[in-house]
Amino acid sequence: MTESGYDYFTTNRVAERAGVSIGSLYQYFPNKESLLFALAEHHANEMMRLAQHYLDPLGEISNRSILEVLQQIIKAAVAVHAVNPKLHRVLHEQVPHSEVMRELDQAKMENVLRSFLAHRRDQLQPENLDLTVFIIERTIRSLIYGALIDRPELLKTGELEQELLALLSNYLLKK
Amino acid sequence: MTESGYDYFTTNRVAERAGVSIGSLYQYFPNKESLLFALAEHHANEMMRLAQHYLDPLGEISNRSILEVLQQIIKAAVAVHAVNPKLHRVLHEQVPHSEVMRELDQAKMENVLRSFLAHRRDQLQPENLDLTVFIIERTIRSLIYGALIDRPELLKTGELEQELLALLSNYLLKK
Amino acid sequence: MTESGYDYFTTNRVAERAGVSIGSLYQYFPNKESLLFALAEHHANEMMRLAQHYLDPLGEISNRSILEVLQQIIKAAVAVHAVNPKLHRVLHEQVPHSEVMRELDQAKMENVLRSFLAHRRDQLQPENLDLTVFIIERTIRSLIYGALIDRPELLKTGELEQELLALLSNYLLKK
Amino acid sequence: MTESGYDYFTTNRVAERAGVSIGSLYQYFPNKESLLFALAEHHANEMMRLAQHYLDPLGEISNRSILEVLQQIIKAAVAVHAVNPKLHRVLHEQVPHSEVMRELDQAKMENVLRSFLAHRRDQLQPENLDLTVFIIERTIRSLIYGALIDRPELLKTGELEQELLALLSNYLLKK
DNA sequence: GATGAATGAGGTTTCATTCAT
DNA sequence: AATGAATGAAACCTCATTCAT
Repeated sequence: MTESGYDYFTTNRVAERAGVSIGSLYQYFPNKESLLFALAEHHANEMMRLAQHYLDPLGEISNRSILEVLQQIIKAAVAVHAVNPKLHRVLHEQVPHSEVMRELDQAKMENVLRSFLAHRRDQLQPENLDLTVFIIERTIRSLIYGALIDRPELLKTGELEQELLALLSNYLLKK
Repeated sequence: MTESGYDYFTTNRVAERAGVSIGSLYQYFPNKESLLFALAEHHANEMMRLAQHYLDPLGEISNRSILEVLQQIIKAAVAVHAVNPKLHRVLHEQVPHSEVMRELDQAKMENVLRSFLAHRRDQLQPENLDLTVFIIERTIRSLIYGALIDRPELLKTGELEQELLALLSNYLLKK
Repeated sequence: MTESGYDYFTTNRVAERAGVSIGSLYQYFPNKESLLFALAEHHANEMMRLAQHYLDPLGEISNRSILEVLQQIIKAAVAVHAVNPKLHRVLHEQVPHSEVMRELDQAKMENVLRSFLAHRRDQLQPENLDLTVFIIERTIRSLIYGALIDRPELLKTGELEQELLALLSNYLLKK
Repeated sequence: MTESGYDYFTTNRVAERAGVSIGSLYQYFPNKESLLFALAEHHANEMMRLAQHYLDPLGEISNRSILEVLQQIIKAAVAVHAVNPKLHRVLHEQVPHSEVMRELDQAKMENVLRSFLAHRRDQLQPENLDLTVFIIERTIRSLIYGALIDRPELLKTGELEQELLALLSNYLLKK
């Protein structure tokens, strides 16, 4: 267990990479955990900031179709995963998952989704909004992240976005 | 980095838990990585053995409907994730994702899926079989694993299985 | 080595407590040792200033009995240990004993004692003045300091002073 | 604060001096504090073992005079302080005093003293046995330790022992 | 083979000290 | 002069790995 990127994330290396001394790092963060959390939080905020960029135009009371909304959300999710993929990966593989990451990109994205879907409840096939939000968020995120790691070409060609739209719209919309 | 229960996965503790000496462990595995890999492989095999149990009855050239097949696959995936959830989680957090895990549960399940779907290509809406397999496998796995960690009640009530079937069948089947 | 309250004695904390910047501290003291020494010296002077208050009335050539003198010295020693007990303790635990502290409260008190006793040599039972001074000073100091730390009630009730007087007068005076 | 013997007591140096690796040290002691405590305890036990050697002959119900007893106790205390003076000093200056050392040589010696004196209460001038024990123990210990550090010649010539006996017997015995 | 005490590189963290502002 | 952020040597401690028994 020596190598690549995982145990590589040491406080001394973070400090060096950041161009500060290890002492300075500890002036801002009381310990490694808090440093990791701060990085994760910052990264999540960056992602959300970008997401807003894609989602704002939709407006909350807009009369866009669910299809349009979905498409935009997927586009946002793809864009968001391009923010800092290396950091994203390290955070997802270093930070005890549920405890920290859940609070961050997951929860935030779920909130956005929930409020979008709540307004269009009558057009939705699934009845349990909470469950639906969980499924959508998780599916989008895992497919995009998985593609990023294992099938990057699917993102470049736009194929994944297309299929995600098909997958989720068929599920969400009443026939 | 406190422990959060998972940094507890040290070679000495693995040996003790396994009831052998640390020295014996190193007689079988040259280093921690290989030990982890072997554990992962064994676990993946356990999962596949159980999966076969669910999938064998379908037969390869059977004339079951895709819906039936999907339902059975989902059932298999849920069962399979109950094999040793704690170990499963530890492995997912310890083993560098793409490099090892892909070789294991992912790849195996993908193969099973591919051969099932290949025989029913004409009934499928999506055209790119490879992409479809990726999407199905990933979606099933991430939703079940995610529920296991964050929403275990969804598994107990069977809700998740139901929704997964809805999600994937609507996507897969021609209208 | 947890803190136990006394490893808390860091230069930065001293500066903060003193209301100056750490930079300013280092303008006056070249290093921690010299700072500690200065603190110890100041503290010792404070103690001596107070001691003089008790001892001056005795006068050097006064014709007070040794008993009176002893009593006053003990009173002075008790008062002196109330000056800043916390600082006193910290200094005793931080400053290498023999090298610094000897120069301070010990030596000064010994000088005072020596000159008092020298004038009454003929009334003293012990013959070696130097040794006597060592014993008296050390006994007074260690019993008062020890009581301060471990048996503060002995100081409040005045019991310790009484016993110290008995202990030392029986030793010093000819029968 | 760089130098001599105080901050010198690091875990790595202890390990090196003990001829073991730092890892081995931590196999036996969970942290530095416990190591220090164990050293202190061992040292205190060594001292007590030697003390018993001097005190056993007295017997508990013996009819030795208090003078004889005192003399023997002082002799024991002097011998005891020769056990490992360097270690003794480090322990006294490193270990948060009251918390650890008190439990050790102090308490043990106090117990021995108390039981000796309790049997001869009617011959004692002081009335408060507890206070007397505190005074005797502390006086013996501080004078011997102080001489060891600052006036070693007093120990070699036996002068200190003599004066201690005079000091304490005059105090203890009824006239 | 099996054992587990021993190893030590390297990780996290502290704190005396410096120096640009 | 005064400030306090920055520095980094060095402390404590962990854990994958070795090797004498």
